[in-house]
Amino acid sequence: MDEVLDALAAPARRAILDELHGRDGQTLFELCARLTMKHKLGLTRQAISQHLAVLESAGLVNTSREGRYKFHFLDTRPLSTITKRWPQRT
Amino acid sequence: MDEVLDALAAPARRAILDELHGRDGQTLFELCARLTMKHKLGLTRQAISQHLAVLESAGLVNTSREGRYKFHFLDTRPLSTITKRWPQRT
DNA sequence: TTGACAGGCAAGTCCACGCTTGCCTATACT
DNA sequence: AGTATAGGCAAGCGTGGACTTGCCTGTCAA
Repeated sequence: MDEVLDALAAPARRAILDELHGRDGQTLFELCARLTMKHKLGLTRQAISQHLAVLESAGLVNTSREGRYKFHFLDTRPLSTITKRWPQRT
Repeated sequence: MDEVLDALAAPARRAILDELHGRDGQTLFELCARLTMKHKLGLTRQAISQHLAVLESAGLVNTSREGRYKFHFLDTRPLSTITKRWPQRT
């Protein structure tokens, strides 16, 4: 689906996937802190929240709410649609 | 590489890859005609030429010049960098 | 050489989208 | 109760990039 590739278009969203790949199940605030530190991204909480919404609607991120915490989990399965769209020439 | 995902960001460029996947080795004018017909893209020749330049510098399209013709060939190998970047969680 | 055809270069327009600002809701702790 | 924390909503700003317009170069056929 096009939504997956659109979601992967922004460098900030790719950094979020990188970060979730390193440590799965983070909350929004955790992601903010670690993206600022390790990935040197100077983004506000809202910016990251919006990116997470895009990633979630593309199916690349799943969430689970517990009380006031919302945990984010990487889902790499939609990535396979990319290589399926343009299969290897034999 | 980020260049690959940036190249895949634009729907027009994905349509070009779709078209080359169906019929490899097309010239710029061939692509213009077929993209207009089959993919209902109303783009000028220059627009498609610019997209091809992006795809080429990302390594997704290779070219070979023969006289006044320039043929474009799909190269799917860079796509594997995407699934390698976020490997399956086991 | 003249014309047609395939392609390239450069400057300008325009709009989506990345990001911010400001405020609001909900959950938990004391 | 009040306060701090985690998150959401909505409107606005600004810039990159998609696309166009116009002109130029190179190749082939008459």
